[in-house]
Amino acid sequence: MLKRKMGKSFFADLHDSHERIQIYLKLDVVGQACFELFNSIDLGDIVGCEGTLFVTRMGERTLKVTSLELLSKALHPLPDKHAGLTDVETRYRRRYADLIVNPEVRNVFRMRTRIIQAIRDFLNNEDFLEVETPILQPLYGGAMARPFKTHHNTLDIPMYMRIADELYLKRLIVGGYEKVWELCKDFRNEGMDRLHNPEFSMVELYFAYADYKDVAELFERLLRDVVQKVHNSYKINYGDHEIDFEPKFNWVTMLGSIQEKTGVDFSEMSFEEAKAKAVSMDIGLNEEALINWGKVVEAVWEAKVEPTLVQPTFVADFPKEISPLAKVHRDNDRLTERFELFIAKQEMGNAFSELNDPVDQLKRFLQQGKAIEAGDEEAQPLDDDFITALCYGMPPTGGLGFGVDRLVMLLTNQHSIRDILFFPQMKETKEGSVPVSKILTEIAKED
RNA sequence: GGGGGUGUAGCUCAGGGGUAGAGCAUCUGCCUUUUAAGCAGAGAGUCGAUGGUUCGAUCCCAUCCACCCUCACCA
Repeated sequence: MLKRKMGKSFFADLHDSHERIQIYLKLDVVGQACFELFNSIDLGDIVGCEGTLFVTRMGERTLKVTSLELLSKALHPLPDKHAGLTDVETRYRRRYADLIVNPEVRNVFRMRTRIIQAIRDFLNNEDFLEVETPILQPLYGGAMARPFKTHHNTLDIPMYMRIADELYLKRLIVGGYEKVWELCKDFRNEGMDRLHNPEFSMVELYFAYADYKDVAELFERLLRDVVQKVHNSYKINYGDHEIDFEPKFNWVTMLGSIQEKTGVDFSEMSFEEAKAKAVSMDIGLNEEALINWGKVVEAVWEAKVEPTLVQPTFVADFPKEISPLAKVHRDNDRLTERFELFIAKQEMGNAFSELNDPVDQLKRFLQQGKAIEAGDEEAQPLDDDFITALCYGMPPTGGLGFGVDRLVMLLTNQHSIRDILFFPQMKETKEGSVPVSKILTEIAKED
């Protein structure tokens, strides 16, 4: 509501969630009572009005109001009508005010919904079954992360908010569904920054009788389809980059891409040789973290290759040591059948040919158990029922997980996760009750 | 956790050791086709918090809090 008073008449701009229209209101048309009502209306009030359309002297289509009704009163003054609301803390803490004032923010969240709908439509068309699995779990697993812990009163047991869906969706593959997926809210009790919020959204999908290359083909089609539906184009801008989803995505291997960028071939090196070579490259590595060949390869890759991956690129065949849930590569037992997709230098998804051998899986759980005893708060606890499920026989399966929030950031050109979550987690302010509640308490007393 | 930055009116911001400033918003008056309408006037603040220095602190110093950026750690 932007008012322009002209003596015994008004012009004003009226907005709804999509558009604005100008209204015109004259004293001798609407009468004294209505005129005074309108005179008392503030920016942010919600009104309903009836009238007829005309075109002003300046050529603008305008509603000449014959009757007007105040539907809802805004008690809190709105931010500046021109400068808007730019203080980021207020924008996140009072998203409603941000949304009222900043139409481009409303649009970002509309796009978020469209992106999720496009993902759902695509997977439905591919005959993937959308399922729901427990968010509140007696045991957590499927990722390396610290969980949120809570307690069930009646059962008197600890319960956890899920950190991933993986183990439940795989149980459904064991149960005979061949294509399942879930849009999952996951919860990780860890640091918060530009890319991380304690609660976030992932898509996980599992595809029986498929391997990681089949999954890559599916993922590529999915992204291309979503980008096209949301942007009406295969090209998008992200920061300084133009990303083109139309050409076939690049496919490189981790070792091959390192060799291409540095000329060094790590594939046949021992751990000691690889570490010595990596250290000699002088790329600021933390030597203490280089505890095995896989870690060395990963560190070199992150330093030399990852920052160069702007256009969509699958990076495949990760070292075994850094891929505990992936199947060993059919041609090379130092590697796994795993890829991550990189776009605009950011990881956009992670997939592998899933480990489906219960004995191997049990061994890996037991290793994790030792890590827990050693104080690793992110190691995974042994899930006996999951092992039991694998004993019933899980077909060869390709699995994929990708962060919905990261994808939304990419497709909306936003650079903080807080800009694509309506209500991002913020620290509690120490102030206690807000001043507004004090003022309203006084008003209530007067009544 | 390390480094850098920010915090002053409802909003956007300036200022500066001696009674706190602007624009917009709000309120009052004038104006019946305006477009960031105009003109005249008014009200509005714990200057993020707590200590210290000082005759005097919003300003200087210390500590703390919140937010942003960045690095580290972590998916």
